[in-house]
Amino acid sequence: MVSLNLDREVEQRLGDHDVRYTRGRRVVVSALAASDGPRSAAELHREIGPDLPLSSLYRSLSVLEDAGVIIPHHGARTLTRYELAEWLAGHHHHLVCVECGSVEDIEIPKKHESRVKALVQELSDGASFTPLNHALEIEGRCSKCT
Amino acid sequence: MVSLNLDREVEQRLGDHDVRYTRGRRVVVSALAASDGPRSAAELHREIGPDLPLSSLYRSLSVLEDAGVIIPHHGARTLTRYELAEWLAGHHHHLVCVECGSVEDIEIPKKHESRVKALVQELSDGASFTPLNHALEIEGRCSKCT
DNA sequence: CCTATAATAAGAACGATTCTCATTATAAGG
DNA sequence: CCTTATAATGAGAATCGTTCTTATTATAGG
Repeated sequence: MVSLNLDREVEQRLGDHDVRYTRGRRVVVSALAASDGPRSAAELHREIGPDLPLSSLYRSLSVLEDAGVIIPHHGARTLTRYELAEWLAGHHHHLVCVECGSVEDIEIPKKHESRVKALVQELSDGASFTPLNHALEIEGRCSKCT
Repeated sequence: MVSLNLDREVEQRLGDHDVRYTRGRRVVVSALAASDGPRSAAELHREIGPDLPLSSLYRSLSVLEDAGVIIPHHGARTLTRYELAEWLAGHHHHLVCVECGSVEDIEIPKKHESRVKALVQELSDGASFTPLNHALEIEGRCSKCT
């Protein structure tokens, strides 16, 4: 579901942020709009070609993110965080603070969990996908950052 | 929910993988068990102290991950992937392939979505968390990698 | 047109992670 | 107990994604 007036809306939004909707930025937006999932800078660079240098591409991504046109999947991931596997820690979900980046585990009531599980199975079946695990990732502001 | 016999179970699992449960590995497992959410190498190093050098800590993480004792939150990728913000692309969830790392967007039926939304609100309330967004992240094997 | 300002792009810098390799610890057999 | 083969450690180099710096180029508005 991508708006038909995508360029119009993005241009509007960028205007509100006092930045121009230049060729490099257009090409990044259009590449992302054509994707069926999130894309990294390297992947976009491969798709777009060498006309848009990597350093410019990164710059465009950063401008577009600041303007709220694009978002980093799973937050800006310049580091990897580990946790005990679920067979040790139990099944749980996450509250991710967009402000400070902290992540807190939460468990959910069994009755809800079984609904979620069924939903996961249904969605996976529809996409020929073999689910191994799932988690509800809730992004927002934690109690400290409110 | 961390098993009371954590060390016992981890030792068993590492044994099955022909690796020893050494001091460095123990201290990493115990730090993660004491955490209320995922932790980065740097965070663990800060908590554990300088007795376990960073390079050893990274090594421990990698061994523990191979043995299935710990898992990287959101997969191991140290790269950031972007997508159009939801006000442009619509609300959706993700199928993440643990094999090739690809991520595919999926939308879910409205009736399910409203249930999920209610659940998100309920969980957030219970944790003094202000939810801004949420997504069900389903990890597994995509049709290509099955 | 001019000019002030924004955007671009090449390359340096940076930070997280991985690799290399010499040293140290350990288990298992004599 | 020793010895020895193997695993683990740790210091530092190397790598890789990303960000920063800065000189150059493009553009909107006067």
